[in-house]
Amino acid sequence: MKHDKNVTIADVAKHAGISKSTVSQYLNKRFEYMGEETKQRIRQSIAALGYSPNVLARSLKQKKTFTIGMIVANILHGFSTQVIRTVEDACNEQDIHVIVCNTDEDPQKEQKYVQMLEAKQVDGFIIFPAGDNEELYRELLDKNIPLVFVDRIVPDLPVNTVLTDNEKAAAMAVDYFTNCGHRRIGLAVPPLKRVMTPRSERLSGFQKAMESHELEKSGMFIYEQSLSAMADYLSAEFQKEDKPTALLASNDLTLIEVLQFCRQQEMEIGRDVSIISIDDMPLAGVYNPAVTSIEQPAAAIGEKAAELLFEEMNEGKELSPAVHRYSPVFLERDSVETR
Amino acid sequence: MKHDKNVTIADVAKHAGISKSTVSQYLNKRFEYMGEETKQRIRQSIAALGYSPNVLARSLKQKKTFTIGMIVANILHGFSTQVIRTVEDACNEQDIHVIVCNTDEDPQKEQKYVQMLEAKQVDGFIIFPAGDNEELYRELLDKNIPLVFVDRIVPDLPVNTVLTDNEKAAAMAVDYFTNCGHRRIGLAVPPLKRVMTPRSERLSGFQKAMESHELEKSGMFIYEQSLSAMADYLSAEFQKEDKPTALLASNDLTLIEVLQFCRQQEMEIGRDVSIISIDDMPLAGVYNPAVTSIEQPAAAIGEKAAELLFEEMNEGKELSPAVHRYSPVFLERDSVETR
DNA sequence: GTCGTTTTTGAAACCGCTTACTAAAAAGGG
DNA sequence: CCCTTTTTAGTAAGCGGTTTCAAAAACGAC
Repeated sequence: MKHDKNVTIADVAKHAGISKSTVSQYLNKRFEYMGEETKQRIRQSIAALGYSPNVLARSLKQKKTFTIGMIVANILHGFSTQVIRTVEDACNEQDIHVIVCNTDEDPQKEQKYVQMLEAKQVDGFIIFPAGDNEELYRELLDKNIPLVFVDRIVPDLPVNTVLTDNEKAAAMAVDYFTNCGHRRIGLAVPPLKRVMTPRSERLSGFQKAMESHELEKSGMFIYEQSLSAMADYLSAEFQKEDKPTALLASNDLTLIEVLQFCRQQEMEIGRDVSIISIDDMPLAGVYNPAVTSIEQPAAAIGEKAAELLFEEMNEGKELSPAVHRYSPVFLERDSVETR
Repeated sequence: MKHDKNVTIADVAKHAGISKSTVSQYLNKRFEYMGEETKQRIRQSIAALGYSPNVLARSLKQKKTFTIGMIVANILHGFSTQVIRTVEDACNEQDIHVIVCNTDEDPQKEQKYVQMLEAKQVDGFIIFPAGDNEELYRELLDKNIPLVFVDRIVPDLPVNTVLTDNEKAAAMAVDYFTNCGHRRIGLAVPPLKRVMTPRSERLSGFQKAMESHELEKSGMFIYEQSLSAMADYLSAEFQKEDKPTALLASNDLTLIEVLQFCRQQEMEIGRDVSIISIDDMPLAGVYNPAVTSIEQPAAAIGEKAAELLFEEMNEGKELSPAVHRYSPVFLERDSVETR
């Protein structure tokens, strides 16, 4: 009993004894040239038939889908999820839909998704670039498709980009550690294979801050390692005599490994090693001790990204795309001990 | 310089010196009645023009959008996110897109989203029902739109539903606690205003299990409270003489509050109170001590939901919709102490 | 060479809605 | 009262594909 009784605009028109175009005018709120009685009748017919317009047909004609594509490199990061949420909220206010895709850092997947979404005629893209897809991005620009990057900078491409001030985030941590008397500070960071803006900027920010405290020669420890090997690696490194008293986890996923390392070495956080994390995790604030964290301004970033995209969608390409950085927020808690 | 040079199938046809319909046949892989040379030419023209079909137009004609709508009641639960991920993966394999919407438990929002997605002609819905929208769901059924519920049961509606075996989850916790010698056990649970399947089932599962251990009269403590007031409420309750030695957090968000409560009361987990959580959080395994958790089988649930939906989409409505329950997984860690 | 088949291709309608453009009706003015 | 204007409503041509169905071409066999 497939009762596909799809009511169309023609049905409404017939029911109201009026023409399609007039109904269409009504739907698009172009009441100017329309009698009050006509409006009335249309309203009734629509209600009577339970009509709702087919967005597909509208989009086909108008060449606008009121849908944007959002492509995220790594949805496992809480930060990504938060930005997605904010963007979705901003879009909902404008009755715009969001299709979210996760590339797992795979440029191939990214390309596939972009093409799928393009075929679906999305009106714009917000992308956390997986990297190494410059040609793909350039095509989007050539086709004049609105585009905003988030979290990562793609060099030499005139695209609005909005991200955390990562150098500042690292500097905040270093400054706090030194204020608490720490002179030997480590950074745990996942591999910097491709140019991953946040990682490399946090690293450089870390280095610069250490230099400004004149700690870069003997007080700086950089632990660059894959997440799966991080805990063991740290365990090994901390057997050495030459080790830091404070450790900065460069993101949420790294923090998990750092805490794992503390557990397996039975190190007490604070007493044996002080810790700060970039990214605030749900349980960090109630951890034992609560983990001092540097929160990324996900809401500000998401809002700005949406705003920039909407501008491009409404007013055409921005004249001069820029990089927009937002300051992280320092959440002082109990995982750093003065020495 | 809006160079909207949208290549259409007509352009390809012209370029190849052939008719639209033949190109269309080619695109749909109906090669049977098509000369090798024709195929060749089409292939070349497509490449030369960089053509890619407009999915909108196709969908309009075919009345299929290869897109499903996923409506989640509360995206703050890690469980929701995991299910979304699994569903997305399953869909990608079939080149189906997913549009995710978050209702924040608001039936109004849910209705709005369903209607938007319907207007967009999605091929099916996976819904975490916010509740109290029976009429809306019934309309979907009447229109013969494929529909699967996740996480929550809507009574009296012939719809496939897949969720965690929540009673079992609660029972697992109670059994473990009692095995460890606990005779006074509490349950922290958010308010049970509407019928929220997981909450109420976890509560009833808890009660039944307690009964089976003959602990329901004097050993059972139920702390039903909103999340924002939970920590203070527990603090107050634990001042009393009559309090449990073990506490079950009914979900991830509740666990945060429970841990918060432990911190502010400076209670040591294990020694002062044993804890189990339903839902496994990212940091739970490296918490101090690691929190014994009962993980919901999100992957199994997501896969099954997708599978059921695909069946309905391909073969029409299932003959006899059913409720599919999946067993949670007990993760024994260190937050329960024997007494 | 004619005719019957089998392959291959093309014309045209259609999906549901928008949007000029046009025609009709109503109103206004001299 | 007739001719302009102004309102209001209707016609028809797309948007970019799919799909039906008939026509053309190719191929043999007689």
